[in-house]
Amino acid sequence: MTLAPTINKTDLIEGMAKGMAVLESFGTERQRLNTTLAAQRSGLSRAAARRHLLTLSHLGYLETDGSYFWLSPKVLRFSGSYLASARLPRALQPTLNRLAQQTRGAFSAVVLDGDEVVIVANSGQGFELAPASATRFLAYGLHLGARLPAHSTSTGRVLLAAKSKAELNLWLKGRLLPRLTAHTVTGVKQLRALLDQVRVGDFCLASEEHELGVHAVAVALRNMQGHTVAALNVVLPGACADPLRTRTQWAPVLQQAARELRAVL
Amino acid sequence: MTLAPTINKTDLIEGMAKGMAVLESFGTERQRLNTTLAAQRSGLSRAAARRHLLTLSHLGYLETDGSYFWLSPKVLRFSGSYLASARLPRALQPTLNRLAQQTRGAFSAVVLDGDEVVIVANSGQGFELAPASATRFLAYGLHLGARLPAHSTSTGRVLLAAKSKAELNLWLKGRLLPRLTAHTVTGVKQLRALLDQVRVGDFCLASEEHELGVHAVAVALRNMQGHTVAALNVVLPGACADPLRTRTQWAPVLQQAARELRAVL
DNA sequence: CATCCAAAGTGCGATAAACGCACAAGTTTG
DNA sequence: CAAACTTGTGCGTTTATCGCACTTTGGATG
Repeated sequence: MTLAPTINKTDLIEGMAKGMAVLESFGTERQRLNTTLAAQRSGLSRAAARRHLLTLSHLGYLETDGSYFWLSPKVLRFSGSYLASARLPRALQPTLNRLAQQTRGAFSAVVLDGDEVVIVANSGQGFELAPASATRFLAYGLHLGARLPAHSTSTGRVLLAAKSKAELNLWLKGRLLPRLTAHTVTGVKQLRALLDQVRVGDFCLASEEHELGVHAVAVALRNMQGHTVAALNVVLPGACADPLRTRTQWAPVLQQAARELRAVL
Repeated sequence: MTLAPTINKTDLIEGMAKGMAVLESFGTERQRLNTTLAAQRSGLSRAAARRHLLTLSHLGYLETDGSYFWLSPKVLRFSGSYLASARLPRALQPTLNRLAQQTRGAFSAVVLDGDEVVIVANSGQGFELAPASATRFLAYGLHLGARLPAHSTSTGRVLLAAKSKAELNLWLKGRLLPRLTAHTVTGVKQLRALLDQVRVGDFCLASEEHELGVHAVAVALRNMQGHTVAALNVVLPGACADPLRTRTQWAPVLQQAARELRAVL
């Protein structure tokens, strides 16, 4: 439906794909690239990579000092357009803000994209935290557009649990579930069991599976047709995360928000 | 320095530029495009535009129902990478959060990009406003990556005022200063006078020049070398904006924040 | 229900663009 | 001071992209 259904290879423009590969080679980890590095990351020859880099900086998407290149704020244009046009973030934002104000928690909404979940909306970082910890919170990298592996996050599992058996098999096929902390569930069987549990309780708790000291609780966001379109979660620093309190306090808050959001999704 | 200095046209890849033009044709105003529309917006032939659109959806940047195309959340990858890597937003975020908490105002940090300012960081939408108005605030479109015309915004003027005379002339050259509200300053002479005023007071107030009912106060963010790298502002709904209170209350808050940020910029 | 019109998909040859090689020039390292 | 490496560039070859012209689809209209 939302994916390109018929893909005649005569209709695919390779030049574009290469350009985007170059742009994507500026990932989260590596911020500044020179010609050689960009070439190996994008799989192009050094000469080709160089021409692409020059073109991108000429277009204003990259900045350069002559030998290194890095992303310019102009790339925010795309997220700006997305945020302005997509119904989803616009519909969610007011609720996220309200939740943050009322409960002083830190909320995010995410969608699934391949292996990962993408943060499409964030509550203003409200918190039970002092500003100092707020900084630390940001250090988790939970900004807009951040991507986290689906299998090890509360939201990812909620979204996976919403898939049909066939879709889930397809998703799992040949996928590695990397161990990120000592608590990460990496077995397919274990993951399936967890997803069953999610379907029963209609929420998911992930404790330090993605990052030590970070706990999260998530619920599915469904529209009036019952289709899951996103996931909503709250992130808790280690200290605040008592399993019982989670179940009794945070899950209901999230579920209530999800109920209220149904009509606008 | 940060712009491509020597641009041999043999080194520019036109295919890329076209692809980006297609991606950019999904602007803030028009969210869903079919082949024909995208063609005229990007200046390509219908056939070429179609191939680019198909390629982009195949790469996951666009979604489609077969006849219309729209941006997918995957485009957030770029802003995600920018936010994760760029020093500027990471350095500013903690201060923005603290300001929002302490003063209950709504703060943004922006940089100049061509005609426009781009929002690179936002305070959690804190406000003196009730949640209902918070929604309205968002309706102003002040999300991350949003772009506003420089000449009619407080932040834009602060950044323009930081330019040297020569740079400013270059910027003004052949530029239109569109009237956005009845209060917009559209004359070059008037604008120059305003910028002089900004240089004297080291802050800028823009009242309903960009949008009716919206007032904003901005200051420059300079680094240790005295170079202006961004602007910081607070946005006030019409009701809260009393010129005197602005000068006595908000300008000092912003200036104090700017002083504290100097060391990290 | 038939007709018509506009917008969308497609095959193909011509053309122009990108590729990568190979060499020159510059830079860091031991 | 030389070796190893990285970077910039010109050019012939390759091949990918363009846009035309045609077909097809889908939806409105009488």
